[in-house]
Parts: sequence; C-alpha cells; structure tokens
Amino acid sequence: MKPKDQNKVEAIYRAMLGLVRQRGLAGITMQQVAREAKMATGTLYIYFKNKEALVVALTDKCVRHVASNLFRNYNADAPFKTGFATIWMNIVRHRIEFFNESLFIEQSFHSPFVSNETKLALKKSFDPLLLLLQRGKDEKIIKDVDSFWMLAFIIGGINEIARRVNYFNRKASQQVLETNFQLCWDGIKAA
Amino acid sequence: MKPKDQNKVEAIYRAMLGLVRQRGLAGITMQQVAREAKMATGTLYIYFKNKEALVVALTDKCVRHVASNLFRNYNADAPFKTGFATIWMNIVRHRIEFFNESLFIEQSFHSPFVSNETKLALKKSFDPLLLLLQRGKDEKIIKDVDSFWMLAFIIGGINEIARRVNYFNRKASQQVLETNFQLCWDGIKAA
Amino acid sequence: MKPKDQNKVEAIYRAMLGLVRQRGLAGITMQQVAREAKMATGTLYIYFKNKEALVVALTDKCVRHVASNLFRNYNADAPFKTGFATIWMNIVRHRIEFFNESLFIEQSFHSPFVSNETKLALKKSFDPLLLLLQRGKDEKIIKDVDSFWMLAFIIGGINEIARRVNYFNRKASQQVLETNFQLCWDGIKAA
Amino acid sequence: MKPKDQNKVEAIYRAMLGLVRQRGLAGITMQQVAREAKMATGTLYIYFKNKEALVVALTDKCVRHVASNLFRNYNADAPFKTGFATIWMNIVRHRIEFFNESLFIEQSFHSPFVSNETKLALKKSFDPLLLLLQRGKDEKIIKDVDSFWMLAFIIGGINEIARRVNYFNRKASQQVLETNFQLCWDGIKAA
DNA sequence: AATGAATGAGTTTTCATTCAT
DNA sequence: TATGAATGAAAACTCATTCAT
Repeated sequence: MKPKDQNKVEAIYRAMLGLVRQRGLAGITMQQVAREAKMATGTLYIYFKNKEALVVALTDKCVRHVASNLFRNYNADAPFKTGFATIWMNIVRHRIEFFNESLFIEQSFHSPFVSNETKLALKKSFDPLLLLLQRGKDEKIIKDVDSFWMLAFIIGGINEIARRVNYFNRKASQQVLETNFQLCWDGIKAA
Repeated sequence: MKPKDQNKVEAIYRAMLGLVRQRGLAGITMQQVAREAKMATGTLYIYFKNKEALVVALTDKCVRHVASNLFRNYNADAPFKTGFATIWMNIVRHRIEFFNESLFIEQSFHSPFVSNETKLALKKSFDPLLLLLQRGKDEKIIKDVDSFWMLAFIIGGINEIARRVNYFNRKASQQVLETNFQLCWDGIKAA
Repeated sequence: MKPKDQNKVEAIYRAMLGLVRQRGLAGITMQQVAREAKMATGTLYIYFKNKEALVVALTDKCVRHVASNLFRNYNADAPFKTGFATIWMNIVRHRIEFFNESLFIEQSFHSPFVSNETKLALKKSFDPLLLLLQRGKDEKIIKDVDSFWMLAFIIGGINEIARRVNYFNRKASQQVLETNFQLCWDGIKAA
Repeated sequence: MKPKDQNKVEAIYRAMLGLVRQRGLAGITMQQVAREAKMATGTLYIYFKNKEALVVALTDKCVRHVASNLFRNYNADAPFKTGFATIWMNIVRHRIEFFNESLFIEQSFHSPFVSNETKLALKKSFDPLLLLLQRGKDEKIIKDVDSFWMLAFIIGGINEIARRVNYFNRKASQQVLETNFQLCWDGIKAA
C-alpha cells in the first residue's frame, strides 16, 4: 500500500522549471523531465495524464503562487506609498526568486494548452494593485494616468530587473532594489 | 541557401513569426511553416539547410532589424532629452509594430541554436543608448544610477507597453506613448 | 508531385489481414504492419490517421466486400432452389477465399473501435437472402421456421466449412461443396 | 501459482472472460483484469506467473470444461438418434451458456501462447461424437458423408445459434432448440 | 498474501529530412 | 526549383512486471 507521493509531483515540477530555462517549454521531452526528476518515464504518467496536463497543472500552480505572494504583508490601511512599496518589493522579489516560474508562465501562455481562464486568473491577481493605484490617483499622490498603462510601466520595470538578474547573473541587493523603486516612484508620483 | 526567390524567404520568415506567437518556437513543425508559407515542405530545405539554420537566420535578421531601427533619426548632437525621446519612441514603435520579432528573439534565445555572438550583437546594439545615458549623467540631467539598471527601467517599461498593445489588443496612440514617455522621463531625470 | 498511392493502401490492408490470422487483431503492431507491407512505419500514418482509423477502414472495406459478393449472379426471378444455391455457393466461396477478411471482421467487431453502423451494414447485406427465404416459405418449398434461426443454420454451416478449410488445410472441391449444400438443403426443405 | 484462494482464481477467470468479449483478448491489459476482478495488479502475479500463463491456464480450463459437458448423460448404448440428440443439446446449451468461454478459446487459439497440444485436446474431445457418426453411417441412419464435413455442418449450426443468442440477445427456448435440431437432423439423416 | 506505485521496454505517433518525380 | 510522399529516428505514451510496504 504505497500512496501517491506528493514529493514526486514537486520533483516533476522542479525538473520542468529547470529545463524550461535551458530548452524552452516545447523543447522539453518527457524523458528529460523524468531523468531530471530522477524517476522512470512511466512514473510521470502516474501523476499526469499526459504532457499537456503536466503543463497545465504547473501553469496553474505558478499562477497561484504569484497571486499568493503579491500582497504578502500588504496592509490596505497603510499610507499609499508604504502599501505601494510593499507590493512593488513583493513582486520584484518573487519575480527574481521564482524567475523560472515566470518564464514558464510566459512560455506556456504561448502554447496551445493553457485556458483563457488561467490567463484571466493571472490578470485578476493584480486587481488589488489596481485598486491601490486608483486610491493613489484619488488622493492626488500619483499621476492621473490610465491604470492599464501605469501598471505596464510598473510591471515592465520589474520584469526587466528580474530578467537581468537572471540572465546577466547580477545580484539585486536591497540597495539596487531601492534605487530602482525610486525610479519607478518618481515616474508615477504626481508632479 | 540559394536565395533565388527572395519572396519565398520572406514568406517563410513571415510564417515562422506568425506561428511562434501561437505555438511557441519549439511547438512549430516544418510542415506547419510550409503550409503557412504556402509551399511544400521540401521547398523549405531549398532555402534553408535545416530547421536550425532557419531559426538562426531569422534570429539574425530580427536582431539586425532592431539594431537598424533603434537610432533612426537620432542626432547625437541634439540636446539630451531630444535624443533620448527619439530613441525611446523608436524602440517602442519597433517593439509594437514588430512584436512577433521580439517574441521570436526571446524564444530563440532560449533555444540551443542561437550563438552567444548573436546574443552579444543584440546587447551591443544598445551601446549608443548607453553612451547617451552616460552623457545625461555627466550633464547632471538624469540620475546617477548604474546604466545597467537604468536601461532595465527604460526597456522594461517599453517591453510591457508592446506586450499589452499586442495581447490586450490596445491601440497605442501618440497621446498614450507621450504619457508613457513622461512616466519614464520623470523616473530617470535628476531630482 | 507524387500522388498518394492506392497500391500502398492495398499493401497495408493485405499486411493487416495476413497478420490478424497469426497474432489476432490487437496483437498486431504498426511496425509489423509496416514491415509486412514493405514500407516505413511513418508511411502508415500518411494513409491512416492512426491504428483505429486503419482498423475501421479495413473493416468497412471487408464488410462492403462481403456485401458485393453475396448476390453475384443471383437472379431473383429464377426458381427458388436455383437462387438459393447460387447465394449459398457465393457465400461459401467468399468465406473460403477471403477467410482472413471474415476473421478480421469478427475480431474487429470485438474491438472497441467499430461502430454499430458498420455492424448493422453487415447484417443488412443479408436482407435479400431473408427475402428469398420468405418467398421459399410462401411457396411451401422450405420449412416454416423463423428466418432468424434458419439463417443461423445456413450461415453457421458455411462458416464452419470455411474455418475448416483454412485451419485444417483442407481443399473444398466442387464435390465437397455440393455434398455440403445437400446437407443444408435437406435441412431446410419442407417435409 | 499457489492457489491458496480458489475464489481469487475464479474471479480472475471471470474477469478475463468478461473482458475478452468487450475488447478482444489482446486488447486486455492486466490492470483491467485486476480492476474487473477487484484486486490489485500485483495480486494477479501471485496466482499466475505472467499473462501468458494466465491465458494458457484459462484456455485449458475452458477446453476441459467443454470436454466435460459434451457427453453428459450420453449413453452409448441408446439408439442413435437419442444419443445424437443428447450430444447436440449438450453442445448447444454449453455454447450458449458459456459463450464467453468459446469466444475466449477461439481468440486464444489465435494467440502465440497456446500449444498445439491444447488445440489437439479440443479436437479430440469430439472423438466420441465422431464415433457415433460412424455408427450412424454404418447403421445407414445418416448419410454417408465424410465425418469431417458432417461435423462441420453440425457444429457450424450450433455455433451460429450460440452467437445469435448472445449477440442479438435472443432467448433460445426449448422450442427453438428443438426446431433447430430438426433442421440439423433432416440434413444429416439418410435419404 | 495483498497492495498499487514504480519501472523501463515496447508501442504508437510525430516530424525533420530526403528523394523520386 | 518545386512538390509532397516516404523515411526512420525520436518523442509521447502504455503496460507487463517488479518491489517496497
């Protein structure tokens, strides 16, 4: 009586994420995943019906992971800048630490597998930030710019930091992050 | 690779770029490319030795395309802000219009095909911008922030604009671009 | 410009039929079929979407083949016994000569692939015989037995002849067939 | 094969027989058998060395089952017709009731597992009937037709009755059986 | 003995590449 | 050159069998 092993699922996920970075999502073979996760190919199919199911499940997990981290320690009652800085730091740290997950999400969103539902879920996880931006605009703290584009500005900068940390093997010290936050903040703050 | 018929080559490139967006680079088959380019599979191999050669050639082309557009109309002798705005607009317009090319570059950089040389070439195409940023810092017009991270800030915002235009089917009017430029400018300009 | 090759389809069918006899339907691998048909495995998939499609197509073909042979040379206006003998001989000869097809039909009917439609088509191909039996009963030439069971009696005997010819490697001479027909005829004819 | 628990063995046999009808012998997986027999896959291997051993054992059992039923209540000293009718009824009833076993025998005979010995055993189980037919011929009660073909005629009709009862879900009443016997009898009886 | 997850060889299917036309 | 059927190596997936519990 051997129960299904949650560690195996984790190992499979870890293997996928590691490989995506090297080969790109569709360049990955199930054999590679199995080898990387130290199990037989057949075992993958005990845990996932097929490759598509694996991709879908991992995408969902990554999307939920993002959502669960975005607003950690965020207090909606704190002053605007405090709240915004908290979220900004959350996102940038998540993106850096779990860069492979972001990469995986991006790639899987370009595969024919992932549902619009999942795509929407990712988008909706940013809603509280949109709410906060609205409040900032109401309080005249930040510029009165369409939140869609302001979010682009904020997220874009963050993404690129994470990308560079990972691709150019740079360390993002607290100092660096604060400097970068300053650029972002000066960009959005009301004149 | 005997480009007797340059139209065919273009058709193949166009097919690749269109498909990458839908399926991701590695999800593409040569048959799909051929069908999309309205020719027989065998014909692809008249123009390109194999799939790798096709990916490499297209990557090179896209990288050269970026480089050739970045500094269009840029006058190194103009005032800093004028020059910077010119470049910023060049990049954002290129990224929006040729979004599929950017996507392709990103994906092909994750494939085992593309050489470091090509990757470096892309990086180097931004050198004049780095030069300009240095001048801006020297002239105390912009903040004294490591150009590596300042570039991240600038490019990140631009990337995200292009992404949103394409994924959310938004129109980026001159108005929108100027507003976004303002955010960026306020971010980098010296206090 | 090489057109799809009908000979290939025939070769595949022939290979399948030959193999079914040795291994049973589900014991056949696509590789075996390909080897037997003297082509590469991949080629099978040019002609048939997958194994199931191949089985279905061949089943249909065999069923249509039976139907097309049952009533060859049959003249509905001839005396009952003449007509009946014609059909009886048609069936027995078809079953003997194309024994592998019968075998294939039987096995594929036990697979999860084949539609009820196909099964019905086979059943319906016997309708003219049922009609003839009815006439024979009306004319008091044959016994007044439910045609369903009378058909069982007729067909059962024929099947077993074909089986024995093939399994025991016996020759079914005209003489033998006539003797066997006599058994059948004496069975059904009115007292 | 340690038949500690005969119930398990029976359950496995029952599962096999049920599945063969639906999927065909070679379409059956050990997992399906296990599920159907309400036990774990591993358990099958406690009772049978491997799949082949299971098929062989069940085939033997089915063949022995036929043999044991053919001549039940048969009295070699009774008049010919009485004896023949007894056997005919035995066979038809066995074939109808244990149709899945007949099916299984037929399919397993087409697999590479079953030995010629087993095939011969089945054939030999009909010997007493052949003997009886010879007596009938000697006594001029039945036609002087090669017993090989006369048996084909007799068995063929029986097989088809069983097939139709099972495939068309028809009930074979005593009445129906007697009618069918009459067809057979009229076929073989001397002119 | 019983279980069912794990294994990996074997099968089905795909796809880059070749080749006859 | 252009075609697309043919090829066969490689990928996805299955399943008989084993093994730790």
